[in-house]
Amino acid sequence: MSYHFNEIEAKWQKYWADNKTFKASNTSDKPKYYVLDMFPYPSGAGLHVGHPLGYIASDIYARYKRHKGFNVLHPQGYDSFGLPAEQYAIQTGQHPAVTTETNIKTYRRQLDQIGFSFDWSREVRTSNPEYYKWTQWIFIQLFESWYNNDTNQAESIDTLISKFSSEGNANINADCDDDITIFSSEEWNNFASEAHQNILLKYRLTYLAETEVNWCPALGTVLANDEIVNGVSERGGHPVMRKKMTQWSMRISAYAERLLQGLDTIDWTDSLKESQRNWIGKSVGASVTFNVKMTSEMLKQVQHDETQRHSELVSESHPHKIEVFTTRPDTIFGVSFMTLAPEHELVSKITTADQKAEVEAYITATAKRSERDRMADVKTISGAFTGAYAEHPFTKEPLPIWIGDYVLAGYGTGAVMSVPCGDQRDYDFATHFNISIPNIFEGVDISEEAYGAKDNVKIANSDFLNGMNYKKATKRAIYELEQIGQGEGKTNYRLRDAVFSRQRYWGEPFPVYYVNGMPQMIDKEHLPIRLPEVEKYLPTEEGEPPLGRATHWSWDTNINSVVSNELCHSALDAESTNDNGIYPLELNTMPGWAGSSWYFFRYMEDAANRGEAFASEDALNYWENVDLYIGGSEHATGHLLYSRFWVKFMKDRGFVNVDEPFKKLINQGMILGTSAFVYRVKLSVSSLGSYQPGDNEKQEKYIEEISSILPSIYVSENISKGKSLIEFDEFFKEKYINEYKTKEVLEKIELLKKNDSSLLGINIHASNINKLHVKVQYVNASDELDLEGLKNDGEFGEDFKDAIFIGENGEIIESDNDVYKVGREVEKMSKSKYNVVNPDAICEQYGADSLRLYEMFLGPLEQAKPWNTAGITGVHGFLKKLWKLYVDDNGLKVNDAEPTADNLKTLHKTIKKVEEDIENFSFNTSVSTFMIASNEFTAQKCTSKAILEPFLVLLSPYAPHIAEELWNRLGHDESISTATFPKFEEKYLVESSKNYPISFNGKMRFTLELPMDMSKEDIEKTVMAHEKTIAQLDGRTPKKVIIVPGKIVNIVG
RNA sequence: GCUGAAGUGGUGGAAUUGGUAGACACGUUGGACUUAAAAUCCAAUGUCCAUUAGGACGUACGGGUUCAAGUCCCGUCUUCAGUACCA
Repeated sequence: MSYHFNEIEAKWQKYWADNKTFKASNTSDKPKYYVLDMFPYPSGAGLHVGHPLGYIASDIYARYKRHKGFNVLHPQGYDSFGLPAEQYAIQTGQHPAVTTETNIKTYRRQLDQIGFSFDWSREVRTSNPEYYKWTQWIFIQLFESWYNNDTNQAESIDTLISKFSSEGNANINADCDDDITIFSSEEWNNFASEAHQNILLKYRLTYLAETEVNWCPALGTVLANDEIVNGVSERGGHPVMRKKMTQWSMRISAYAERLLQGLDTIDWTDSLKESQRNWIGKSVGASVTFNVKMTSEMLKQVQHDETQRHSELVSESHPHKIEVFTTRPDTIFGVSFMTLAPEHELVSKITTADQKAEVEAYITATAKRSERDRMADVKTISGAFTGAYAEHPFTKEPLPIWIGDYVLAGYGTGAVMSVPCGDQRDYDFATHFNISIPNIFEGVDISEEAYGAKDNVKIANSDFLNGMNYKKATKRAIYELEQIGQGEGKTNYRLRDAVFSRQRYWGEPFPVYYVNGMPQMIDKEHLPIRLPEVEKYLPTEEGEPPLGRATHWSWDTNINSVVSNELCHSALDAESTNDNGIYPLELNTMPGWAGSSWYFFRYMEDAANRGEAFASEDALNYWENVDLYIGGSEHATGHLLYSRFWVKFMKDRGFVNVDEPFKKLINQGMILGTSAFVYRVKLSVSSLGSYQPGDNEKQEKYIEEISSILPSIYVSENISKGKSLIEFDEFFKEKYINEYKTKEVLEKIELLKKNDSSLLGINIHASNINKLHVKVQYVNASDELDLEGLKNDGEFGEDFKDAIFIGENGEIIESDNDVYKVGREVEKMSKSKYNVVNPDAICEQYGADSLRLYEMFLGPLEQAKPWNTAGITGVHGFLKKLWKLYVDDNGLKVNDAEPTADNLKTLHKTIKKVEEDIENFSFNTSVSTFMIASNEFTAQKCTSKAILEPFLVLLSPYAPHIAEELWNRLGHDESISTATFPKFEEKYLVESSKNYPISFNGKMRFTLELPMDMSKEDIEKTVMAHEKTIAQLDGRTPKKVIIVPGKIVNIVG
């Protein structure tokens, strides 16, 4: 009886589904364990072999934990809002909800066939209104909260309002916007409601702010950095500008310190924690204020402004100030210029008439560069002088104010004090523009480069800081700055507030409407606010987001419902004072990370009880947080940081009782694709010049005509390699062009030549070889291309139909006379590279258990690795051998034979190794261990049930279907998932002797079997007396003999 | 650029604390079985030298520490990921 994996797998998948084998319970005597995968985005391309890698690992762990007696929660769902569905909708007009539903069905079928132990009854989908209702609710809670730095947590906005009305805002220690005006309690109480709203918005944890975006005028939309290639949009190649836009932001910066501290409490890899630490980017230093020296021109402008709005009092002598943050206040006397980001608001106010043209040209040029470009490019130095000067706070010397795109507007204050002797970028800038580089380091040569180190140097040429080291000078500089009111010690974080608005359709709508431009939240009981229908998914002609196309997208506060825009107050008559209570709704939607920042809590609740809350208190208390989270490291600073932020916020407001969402986190490495390439020979027709006037034109016409009938030629990998283009052309001409396949072309030329003598000079040659991706499905394990398949491909078959293929041996392929080999290269697995391998064919051909084992066998979970199916026969062969260990032609072979010492040794060594491997997430080595064990049992002719039964339990997390089947055949009625993990016993592994490696000067020469309990002295005596030792030493006396009992012997000399 | 990883046979990888480098597989070669193929089984397989015995070299590159280095230290190179609106 042989191993019929397809039948077995279908049978057990049905059994698990019918019996709800993996349904988690919220009440149990067992300890809980929550294993979670990062949920997938259901893309149109379907699941590829990279997705299941992490899922298989977490599934092994979940199944292992069940064997170990835990109540395991192992759910799955879909991150189903996202850009690709929207792109597809724009192209095809299909509603994203429809394509998403189809994609989810495909994913589910593909996931089911791999045999995961998911509790599907708890599935979530972020695009489901019953789910995003709670995403909207959390957004409202953020809006209704402020961050109190005194209690170091978020509080209800009500506590802030009551403080305002009793004491004003002077003593409020909040994390809020910078432009706060001080008011008293009386003033607060007398402000109009609109002023109240305006002020509160500066304190809320989500607030409206002007932020810079990549605006693409041609597409009428905002682009992500990775949608921009070389400064133009990836789609269509349109220009992209930096532009300011009012958007929702999240005050994640309030949590910077707690996000940093929290890292010490969780079990994540050091590299991942380091990424987050760097992202948060805490730096301790000082903020310093520089006054701008006034010119008469500026004074006039300031006076003009003052008459326009007299509310704000400015210091008469220095209306313009530049605030900078520096980690090196000790180098304050090394400042020789200031640099502002080109977008800095002061730039337009201080630029002199002389410099105006240059500055404006520079700003325009900068607006075209992406932020990433500006950060990455340190080689080209650019900038412009504003013509204005700042004043050094101590020396009062004038410091020229420049703008330079190496300073980023969104980073810190968007301005730096430039200390060229201490910072390389400042140094390069100063050198480039001939700005002075004062040296403030004692005995340091700065003629070649800046001195960036803080240690082992004393400050010089710095007045009161002379002779001090970094630490002392920093302290003193801050003190002196405070004395003159131009600075203070400050801790800065690189972490910026997160922009939360997207100008997209396929995302959560905001539960927000606007009255006189002020945002208003919709009450919880009216949620969810569902996505409206639109006729197309593009921005409007006016550049509004796609929701601007919805005809019914206004909020009627009388009936609390979405109504037609025609009824809207502002639409009726802008001048009308007759407010009908119907207002426009927010047109932006939420970003991808909104729904994924809290989904792990939703799984905790049974689907049946999800109506009243995002999850019940009991469920939250029982499951607490995720014990093991597996996903890609590319989420290090996105999803994994935002989730931590939301969880901390929810904890502050009492909605959950954990501080961190994910206790332990493992990153799975990406599975890369092995792309396949064919080499297309580009044939060109050229002329050798003309003989008579007027020939050129004629020749061009002929060239065009001949070019159009040239065949496509593809050469095999071997032929394409290692030849220069000239050599290649020679080879090619000799072999093919003048021979047969281009015969038709040559005949045509001959014909034309007869009629026209000017054609004598026309010539065909191979001008280039292009590498083109082909679908990997047409390539076998030996890199040979299936030409028939390729030519019949539905998508690209036509391109290859009439092409000529030249094989490895240089033969034109007619049938089996030669083979075409493709070139191979490892790249990211992606649809556009045609290297996507999906698991369906593998499940079909080898089975899910083989796929699971193979994905684990590929290598360490956390490492990126290329996918290559060539090795899958190895693990499949193992499963077949394993089957034979239990079953032969007469049925079950397993009996009650007494296990031998060897049997027990193999079993227990396997238990030990597999258990250690699972605990260390080293799944690849377990697979080898199973193979070794199975080979040993086969060699031992083991049939003992006492051995083979526990061995199945060890295997079942990895290959659950075959394990269930054999377990069942051994006479069990219950699923193997209920079995207890076998217990390791040391006593079966005790060895009496050791095969010692005998090394000479560290090189192993031979081995020697010696008893384990032999003393050091006896080992030395035995080894030294050995004939091979004597031969090795060849009469020399060893200087030293090193013996590590149980390990090695090393003879030196 | 910055930040974080990785680099071992023809290929994927193993070597858990510094102690026999290449486990386990794939591939390749040879053999058995078969009319033949598939499947299965057996043997060899890091490179170079040598008939054998055996020897030399070998974990990206260049140094160092040590009786002993894939593993620790310093420097260099290459590849991959993230870099704030892809998910």
